[in-house]
Formats: sequence, C-alpha cells, structure tokens
Amino acid sequence: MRSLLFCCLCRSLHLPGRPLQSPAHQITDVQFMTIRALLTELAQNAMLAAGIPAECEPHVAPSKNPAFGDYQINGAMGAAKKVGSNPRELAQKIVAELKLDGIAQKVEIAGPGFINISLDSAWLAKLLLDQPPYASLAQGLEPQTIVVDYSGPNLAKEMHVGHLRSTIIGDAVVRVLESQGHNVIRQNHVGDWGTQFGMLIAELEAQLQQDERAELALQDLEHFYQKAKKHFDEDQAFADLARQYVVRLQAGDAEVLKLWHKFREVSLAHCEEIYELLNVSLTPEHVRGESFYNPDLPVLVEELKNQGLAQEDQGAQVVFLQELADKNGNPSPVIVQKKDGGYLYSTSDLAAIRFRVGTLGAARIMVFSDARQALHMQQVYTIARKAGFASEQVKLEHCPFGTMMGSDGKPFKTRTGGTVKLAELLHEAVERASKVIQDTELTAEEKAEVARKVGIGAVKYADLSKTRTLDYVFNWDQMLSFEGNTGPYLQYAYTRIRSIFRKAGINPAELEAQLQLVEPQEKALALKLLQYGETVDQVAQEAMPHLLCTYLYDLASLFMTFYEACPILKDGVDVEIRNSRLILSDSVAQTLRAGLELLGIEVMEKM
RNA sequence: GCGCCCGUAGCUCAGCCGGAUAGAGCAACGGCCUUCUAAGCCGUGGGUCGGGGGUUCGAGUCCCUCCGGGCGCGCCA
Repeated sequence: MRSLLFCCLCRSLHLPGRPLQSPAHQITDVQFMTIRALLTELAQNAMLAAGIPAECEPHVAPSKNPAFGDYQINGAMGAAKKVGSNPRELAQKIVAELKLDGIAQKVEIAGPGFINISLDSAWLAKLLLDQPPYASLAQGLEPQTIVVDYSGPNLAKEMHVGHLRSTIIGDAVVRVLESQGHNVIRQNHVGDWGTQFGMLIAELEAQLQQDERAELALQDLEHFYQKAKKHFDEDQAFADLARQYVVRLQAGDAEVLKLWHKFREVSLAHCEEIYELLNVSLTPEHVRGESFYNPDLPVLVEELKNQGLAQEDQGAQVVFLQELADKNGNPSPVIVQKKDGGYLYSTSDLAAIRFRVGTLGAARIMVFSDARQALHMQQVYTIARKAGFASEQVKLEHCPFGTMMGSDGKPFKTRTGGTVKLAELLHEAVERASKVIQDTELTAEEKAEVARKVGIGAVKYADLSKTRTLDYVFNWDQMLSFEGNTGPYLQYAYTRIRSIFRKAGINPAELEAQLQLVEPQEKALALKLLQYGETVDQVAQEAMPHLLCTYLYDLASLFMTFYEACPILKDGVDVEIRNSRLILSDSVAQTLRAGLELLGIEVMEKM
C-alpha cells in the first residue's frame, strides 16, 4: 500500500473495532496511500461502526459511469446477505458512519445498495499540488529483493522476434518495480551452453585458421550458424570434431574454452547493440548465462537423489511429481539428468532458483518466458519447493506471454517464412517512423532522433499495451498510427503540452502553485492524475504493463478533451484560470513522461 | 488420451478479488480550424460477450457441459 495521500486515520488500523474519531479535515501527513486505499479504509471503518462483521469487505472501486460519482462502495450488498438484512437500509447505516467531510462533495445510495461518492474538487486540487503522483511512487512501500529473469536470448543465433516480448515486457516490469523502491536484480539467463556450441566452436576455429578475424566471421551470426550447421551435416570429420569439442568444453579444456569465450563475447556484443537500440536497461553485468550453473548441476542432482526426489528410470535421473499427476494418477515426470550424463534446462533452472534464493536473497522471483513453457515452469517450481531450494515465503512467479502473430494469424515470419531478425525489424520500425513524421521544422538530426524514439516506441507500446498472456497480432500500420491507443499518440500528447509552454515562454517549475478545478473536464483530469499510483501498484503486483498503457491512453484522451474545452493561452482567459490550467497540463506531461519511462519509451519536445 | 490457454462490434483490443444501460480505437457516416500542434476534438450507426445448463439480489467475469481454435505432455530449450 502506498502513496499520494496521507492520513492519520491509518492509526486506527492498529485499533481494530474502535470507531474512528478523527474528523477527516484533520488529515495530515502521516502515511501515504492512494485514494482508493483511503476510501477503502474509511468505508471499512464505517462498516464496522455500523455493526457489520470485519470480514465483510467494502469493495471500493472507481465508478465506471460519471453518473455514479467518482468512486463507489459495493460492499453493502454482500454484507447485507451475510447479516441477513436489507441492503439499502444497510447502505444507509454505512453512509451515516462515513467520515468524508472535506473529501466528498456528495454521497448517494443508488440501485440495490451502491454507495456513490463524488469527491470534492478542492480536496482533489490540494492533493494534486501536495503530492504530484508521478513523483512519489516509492513512498510507504516495503522494499523487497526481486529477481527478474528476462530476455535470455540464445547466443548461438542472432536475436529474433521471439526474444522481443520477454525483453521489453520484462524491462517494463523491472522499471516499475524499481520505481517503487524495490531492490531489483536483473538476470539475463542467456543460452551460452549446450551441444550446439561444439559445432559453433569447431566452425569458428576452422575460420580462424583461414586468417579470418573472429569479429568478422561472426558478423552475421545467423549466417555463421547456418554455415556451421551445413558443415556439420555434410562433413563427417567436422561433425566428429564438433562432438569432440563438446566433451572438451565440458571438461574445461583451456583451448576450447578460449574459443567459447570469444564466441560468447561477440554474440553478447550483438545483444548489447539491440538492447541499446531498444532502450532496454540490460547491460553486461546482468548476464548470468546457463554456463554459470554448470559446476552446480552434478551437486544438485546428487542432492535430489539423496533426498529421494530423483530416481533412475530408463537410465535417466527423473523426478516424478504426484502434485502434477493427471486425473488417472500418473505422476508428471521431469528428467534432471540424461542417460548419457548430460543435463537439461530443468536442471539449470533449478540451480538458478537455488542461486537466486540462496545467494541473491530473492523474496520474489519472476521469469518472463513463453507461455508454452508453463508446464516446465510449474514442474521446476514444484521441485524447488520440495527440495527446499525455495521456502514458502519466496514467491515464484512465471510471467508467461503469448506468441507474436502476423496479420495472417500465424506466428510472425518473413515473407519467405524465415525467422525475423530483431535488428532488421527495429531498423524497419525507425525507417517507417521517419516516413510518418510530418514536422518540417525539425533539423535532419532532430528528425532522425524523433524517428528512432517513435519507431522503437511504437513497437514496444504495441506489445506492452496488449494483455501479456495473449497472443498478439503484429501490425505496422496500427502501431505507427497517431490515432488510438498507440505509442505515437501518447508521445504526441506529450509534445503538444510541451509546445504550450514553449509558446507561452513559461517554465513550469516557476509556476505559482495554485489549482482550481471548475469545469468537469478539469476535475476528470485531476482525478485521473491522482490514480497513477493505483495503476502502477497493480502493474507491479500482476506484472501486467498493459494496465499502465490503458491508463496513459485514458489520461492523454482526457487531456485532449480538456484541451478542446478549456482554453489556456487564448485571449480573455483569467490569469488565475490560465495558471491553474497550466499546472494541470504540466502535471499531465510529467505523468505521461514518467509513465512512458516506466514502459521504456522515450518522449521528445517536438515531433 | 491427459493438461493448460483462448473465443467480446467487420478488424485490433479493454473490461480491475461478480456489480448498475458491455467500453475504446480502426473502418463507415455526419459535424468542428482567421486564435494554444486538426498527428486533434464532438457526434451517429454497429453486440444472442462461441452454444447450452447451473450458482444468486446480480454472471462477459465463478462451476459443469458441448462446439471451435492454439499450445504443451521423460532424455531440445
């Protein structure tokens, strides 16, 4: 719980059952909370005072329809059923106990027992001035150590669209969590180990012997991989060498390791480039690849065996999970060691959990990976609990995402059916954005920067704005449109506000802090601004960035409506009104910028 | 066969522990620029929320069932 408002009423939380005495106008700065949290608490107190059992929740929610006020308490109906009384009468009793002086302008009972609250404009104005919503997210939260595993490309190949969702969704959630003051540890679980590296290293050595430089040979990783594969398939001697290299690699052979390091270095450099272009906060220090866990794997399997969790089956070491059995009682099998002695991703994922809990001190672990890995993650988490790698206190979360689809409804591919390279996709985005930008006053340099921010922002926003767990359809025209719920629309809304200040020659920081919410559009905008923290909280809890996108789009839309209805710099606007509307506009700009930053999307002054 | 996910306007999507006449955008149609960025705003039309049962004051939301689609299920990751 967190945020904007404060109130001494919170003390009553420690005195359950005791009626609330403090008049609301005495609200002072003791503890931050959102409007929703404040109203929930006040409603809960009123319900207790009305004799309703404590387990009945108030169910406070923002009203969907302006006719029903700003917030509504929906708990009266449920409570009435529980205590066996008339819901409308019970609502009356609750309202009689509600201490909303100075907060609400109107409280009404409607329908079967809804309690509709219209907030007081002066109160909203004061809140907005006292606690700018975009500036106080970290207030009052218990900081946690949270390990976030995202991106995790396979270093054998070039990054492709399959890595896009994990990378940008994970990065947005990471930024949201950090904004709340949590100790976030990024883990880029790259695929830098496994049999395919034998082949790649053999190929690299072959090319180095032909006086090729590693950087040059690996310039096009995709091409290099295909070449190695072809070589492997067609040349028996090469294939044998490759297999030999796998063994030497696993045995820690210095020469082979050196080549492996070289390969890894070049491949990682390629990832860094993509991250930078994408404005993703991952850096080399966050890389913790599969190879890191290699030494721990035999130890871990031995431990699973000793605990009686793993047993030999058809030559492999297998953990049978009764917890995940089908309805016929067949346990779910998880292989942790192959019959040839090799390990699998289950094994290194388990080692990763143990490391994250034991060494990194994670209280919460979030893994952003494809929805198709759901069963695997469930198996790994179940084993981790049983083996004691993670206690019940540690939250283990798989944050799955759906597949990126083309307009034909099938997985996104090139026209010829190949894998779409991420670098090419992103460059195309910038290229397309540069064609969409109309502003002729920008210099070539400015225009290039705007194109980059708009193009990359559009790709990210399109992805982030859809429900994470669903498949989503990739569509250039839609994401680069300035109409509707898109990145460019939000960036435009921001620049539009900045242009007001440019035109007026005013620095928002020097504005006199005074705000009056007279027109309905002004009040609606202020209320929306104050709900920023509620949204960010929810994104942090559920790892669902699309909620923030929806919020920012609503905010921008409300601003546009306000802007049409309420003149600011035009002739005949009273100075105080003008100042007030400038404050409101600036608050919107700051919130848009802060929100977009949490999504990893940049804004610009002009476009 | 077993399991997970999905089905909401022509299209792309929202819908917050069940809450009031199911919301946006695009597309269609009609308005609004001599004044703050019209890349905008205002309005109209458009729905058996896949079908059918059930739970209850109330179901797009929860349960069951059927239909349709996607994905996964011991030695790839």
